[in-house]
Amino acid sequence: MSETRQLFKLQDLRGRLAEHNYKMTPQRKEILQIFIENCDGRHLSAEEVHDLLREKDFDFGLATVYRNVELLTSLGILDKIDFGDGRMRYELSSGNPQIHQHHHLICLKCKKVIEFEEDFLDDVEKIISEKSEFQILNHEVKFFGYCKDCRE
Amino acid sequence: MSETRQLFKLQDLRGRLAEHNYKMTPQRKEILQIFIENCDGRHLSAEEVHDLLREKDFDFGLATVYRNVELLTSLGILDKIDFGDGRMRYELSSGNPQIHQHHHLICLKCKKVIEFEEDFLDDVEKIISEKSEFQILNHEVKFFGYCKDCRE
DNA sequence: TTATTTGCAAAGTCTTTGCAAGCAG
DNA sequence: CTGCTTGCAAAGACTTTGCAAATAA
Repeated sequence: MSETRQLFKLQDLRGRLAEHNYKMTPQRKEILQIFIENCDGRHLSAEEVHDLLREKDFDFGLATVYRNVELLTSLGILDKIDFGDGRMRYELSSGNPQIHQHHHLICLKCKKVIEFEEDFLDDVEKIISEKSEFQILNHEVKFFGYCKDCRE
Repeated sequence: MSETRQLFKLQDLRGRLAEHNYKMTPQRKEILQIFIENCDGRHLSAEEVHDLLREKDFDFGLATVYRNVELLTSLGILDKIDFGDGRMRYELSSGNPQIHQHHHLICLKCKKVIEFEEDFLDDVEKIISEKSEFQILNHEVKFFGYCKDCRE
């Protein structure tokens, strides 16, 4: 079930960009690379990407990072998530938007975000679609509470 | 089922404030009044509350509105919601946090936010709690898609 | 070559904060 | 009275934008 996630690969970037008349640049390559290297449940903000790039001696402008995570999101390569902590975060997209992928468990104490790799909302979506005449394309679910380490 | 929502009343404000050593002020009274008058599925941002107050000739500082919606949220009188449109929104709390109230359907075209007055997530929460050792206190669910008027 | 992209700095938006003056209890 | 509140303006945090210089195709 969690094997349904197939993430975007670096070698496909040039092609995907070309499809939309965008150019391949070192900035775009390295930004995507950061996400590939951090696909283990991390959710990076633009600034965090910028910092991780600097650690690798890539000193791109922060605005460039902002522009390109947005671009990669529009290409479906990244997903943009809002955990309510005042900044947008991004992660490698699970690819198929039909496979709703995972939920996020947000610890109210340590602020950790845990991924839960299953999705049970198909039935719920069906009921809501029928009752409300709303065509659901996607959903975003956050559970708030205390993680294993923070619960009393 | 949707009768489980019992909203906060204006006459209880003074008492609730006093419990926490806060004072009753005209600003607080009128801000809550705005939410009571707009409890029909509206989700107001601080600025919208400020505007609605001005329409009634209450010219309070915007910072005061910000401070007080935050205060009313901390008292459990309002709920703070993030629809990802770049500003926080508030609505009268459904009261009992155990009664998870409702979900939000967000139309990707007209940006309308529709409330869906039922909650099916108890089973999902139970499964997640068991599998992940995460103690869930609350959840926030958004469904994205097209509303009745915007679907083709 | 030439349209895209970058980098920088400036501007924008929402929200918070400092502080003196005002007010509720 | 006395400490909580307000209002204003300034500061903060994150993000976007304008524009000239650089660059991918």
